[in-house]
Amino acid sequence: MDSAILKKVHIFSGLDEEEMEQLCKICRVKTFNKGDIIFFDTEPYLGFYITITGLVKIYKISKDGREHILHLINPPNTFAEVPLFENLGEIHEESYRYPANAMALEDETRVVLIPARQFTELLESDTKICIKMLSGFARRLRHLNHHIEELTLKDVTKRVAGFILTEYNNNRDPKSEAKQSIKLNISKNDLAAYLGTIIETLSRTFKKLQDEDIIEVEGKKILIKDMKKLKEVSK
Amino acid sequence: MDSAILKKVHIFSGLDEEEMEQLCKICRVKTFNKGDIIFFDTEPYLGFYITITGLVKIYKISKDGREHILHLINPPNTFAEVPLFENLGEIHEESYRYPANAMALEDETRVVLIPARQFTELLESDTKICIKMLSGFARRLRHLNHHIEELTLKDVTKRVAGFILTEYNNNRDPKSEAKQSIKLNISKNDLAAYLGTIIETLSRTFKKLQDEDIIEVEGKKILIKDMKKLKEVSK
DNA sequence: CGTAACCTTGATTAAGATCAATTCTCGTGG
DNA sequence: CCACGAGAATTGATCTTAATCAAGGTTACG
Repeated sequence: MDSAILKKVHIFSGLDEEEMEQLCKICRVKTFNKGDIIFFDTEPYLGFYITITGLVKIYKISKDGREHILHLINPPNTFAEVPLFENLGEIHEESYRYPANAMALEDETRVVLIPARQFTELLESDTKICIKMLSGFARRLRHLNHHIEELTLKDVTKRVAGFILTEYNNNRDPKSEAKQSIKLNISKNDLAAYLGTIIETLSRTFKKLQDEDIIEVEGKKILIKDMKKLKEVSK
Repeated sequence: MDSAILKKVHIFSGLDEEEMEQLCKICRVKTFNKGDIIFFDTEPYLGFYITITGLVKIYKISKDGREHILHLINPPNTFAEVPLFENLGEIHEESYRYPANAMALEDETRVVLIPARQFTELLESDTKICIKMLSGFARRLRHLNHHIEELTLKDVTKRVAGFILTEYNNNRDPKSEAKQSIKLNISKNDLAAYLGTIIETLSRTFKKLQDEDIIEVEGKKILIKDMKKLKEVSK
């Protein structure tokens, strides 16, 4: 596979040509379509993944079928690294499972699988990669902390407002520079599952915020009409 | 300070005498009483901590005063390492904040502060510590995943049952070997804040499980009367 | 023993989930 | 180009869980 892609991935950015080539040799590219399962949390652990294109959701399902999305992974980013570092030194690798389910949310979602065993060797020889991984984990931990804080200490309205603001700050819609708007890249069903609610409640919340002239929802586009109020409502 | 204590801490277990001495020189021991604040999430980041004795809660507070506990840290364990690895390479250390609040839950809670700057240097020279930290982060991530799963996909009864089972598996009460029981080391208020509910609801849930002859609650001691049912209820 | 912190119990309320019925949107094939 | 159908989204009515409010009881500890 092409090493140029891997170089864009944060944790590999410090590798030299030699290491890069080595890495390319062991990893495998896979392509998925919208709705395809990348792995279930019941499957034995093979290694971790890097997204190249598309979008991946990491999620859990309750016994009665409700779903909660833990992460939405945009390229180029890694996921499912956690089991790499659990029970280090033990040999019962076969018993490791993926920590959650992963599904492609867009057609042509391309991911790279980095096999656990080979990667661990590389890791031990390179402090730089370790520190980059630590930094990735730190970001992940910060995100989960924030996620829990939102879920436990804020109501649905606050969470929706907070989501819009975060999206706005991260990926300002480039097609409408001047306008304060965001473009949803997931279905409202998935958004609800990410915000810890259901689609009906999400729909009602959007409507409420619209009635209060804070936002305007047109399909997948959300226009922020009153930034100050939106920030106020999210607190 | 005594290096024997630090050796018991997982991430330091691989250090040699020299490194250990170096570490002891830079770190500071602090003792707290029950209810004392170790840090607020508004404070500038100084470094991370290790618990030696006692118990520490890591928590967040909502605008209207509700509290949610993210972690309960038993010795010997680290906490507040996340900011160490964020924005690596940037120099604006003064602007880092702690990710949450930390409070001692017992008298004579002793912790060691490892200053960020000096520790980072040690880290870069030692792959083993890096990997140990990665493993610690992995455990933390797994815990937060599980925590979110519980909070979003299970009702209070399931969460309470799950908590009892986890406690039973981790710290089987040594004073009553034969009996299937656990001893709470936190107040019911704190337990409620950890399980994402309030003390009244927790009290009612305990009563319900008691009425169903699944458990028996005597103050801080919880006796498991029907393990099979308890497991069933937790799912 | 007295007081404060902790816990339990009951009555009421509110947020959001569930159930059910439309409506909207968009891709596909006639 | 239009009609069709399926999936996505909206809306309304109702129900459930757990939070809130309020009062009283228990425990621990000086």
